[in-house]
Amino acid sequence: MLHDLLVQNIEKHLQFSNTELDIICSYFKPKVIQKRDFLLTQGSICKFEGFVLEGCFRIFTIDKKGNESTLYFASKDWWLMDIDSFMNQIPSDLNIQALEDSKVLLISRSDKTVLYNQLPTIDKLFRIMSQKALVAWQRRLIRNHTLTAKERYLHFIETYPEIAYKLTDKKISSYLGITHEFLSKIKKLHKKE
Amino acid sequence: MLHDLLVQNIEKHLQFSNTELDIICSYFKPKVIQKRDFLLTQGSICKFEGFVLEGCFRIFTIDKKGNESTLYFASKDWWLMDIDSFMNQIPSDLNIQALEDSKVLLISRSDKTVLYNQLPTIDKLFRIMSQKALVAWQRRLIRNHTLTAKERYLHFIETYPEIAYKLTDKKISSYLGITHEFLSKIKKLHKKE
DNA sequence: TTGCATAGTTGAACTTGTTCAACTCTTTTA
DNA sequence: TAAAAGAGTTGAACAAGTTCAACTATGCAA
Repeated sequence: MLHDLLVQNIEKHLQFSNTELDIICSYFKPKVIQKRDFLLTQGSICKFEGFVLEGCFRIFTIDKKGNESTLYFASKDWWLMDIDSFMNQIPSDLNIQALEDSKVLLISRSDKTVLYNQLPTIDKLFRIMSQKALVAWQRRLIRNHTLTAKERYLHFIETYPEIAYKLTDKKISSYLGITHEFLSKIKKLHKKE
Repeated sequence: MLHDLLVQNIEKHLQFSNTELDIICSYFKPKVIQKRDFLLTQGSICKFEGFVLEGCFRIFTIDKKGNESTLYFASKDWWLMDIDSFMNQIPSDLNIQALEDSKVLLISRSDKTVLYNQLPTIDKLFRIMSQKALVAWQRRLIRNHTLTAKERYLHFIETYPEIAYKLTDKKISSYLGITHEFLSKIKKLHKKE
């Protein structure tokens, strides 16, 4: 019940027996996060990997000049973590903040190690998931290099309408890598056409 | 002998027995590529995954306006492929071109499938390699959003001096996401300081 | 060795995107 | 429910980066 969405998500990538799914799910503990609360803050070490059951999160960094840059958004059925901090156990550059009241399933780093040892096929699952994520990052870099800010904006709202409608323009602009003032001007000019 | 560098590279990520290493290596076939020749061209489907033994490659795309955008460079001890085209068996957006006479080890898609079945721990190897690659992409996106063109240039030549010295400024600029004229101006102003 | 293609430089005009400040509108909190 | 904080808009001045064109330098092939 609680783990239904997780099971569905996993089975999109790889088939498991019910026994295996039960083992996997047993390590993922539910956690409720209130709007505006943080699951991870810049400077601390990421000790979990998470899967979103309800709500929406923003994963972002604040640079020396104080500008926010959003890496990605994670709503229902998305995974979230700082993989850099989680893998290398170094202080994170990222903040993970709930944009609304949310519910996640978390697996701790130590439990993930146990799971890898207990169920070797889990490597295949995360191998496939990581490779799909690599494809997404590669495509995003190409878009960042070849599209204008306006094209990137239109691509974003067309590709992720269910996420975009929840977001303020300030947050969308920080994902696109532009200022919110400029996004406002893009939208104004776009309407006139 | 031929596979020594590959073995060393693999063992940086995960330990294998000699028997296992022999199996893995048996699927990687050497191929010599001459300067300026292509290992993959835009529009064709990527049927291999490669590891560079000698030389240097550029992985880039050409957009509708005719502008080149470089995803990355791969010299000795680097992996190279279009993971998007390889995984999804769709026409590639990328070109992989030798910048000098080069030598690679290639594993075909079908052999990789055989290898995954024959040696399940190979999933763990590629899981780890993919996760490290994800870390690199994540860091690059943050740099692209938070650093100026000049800062990105300095970061690149400091981080990859052995690659950078082989490259023309035109190729470096297409990696940084700026025009080669602008890179020329950046370098001029930088020298004066 | 000449000639041709490619790489790099520079300047001027231009476009894209930023900064700052002022203002309006909406949402949150006391 | 008032006030404060945050989100969005707009304009003007500015900075970052592009485009185009002309030129120089370098490497490569006949």
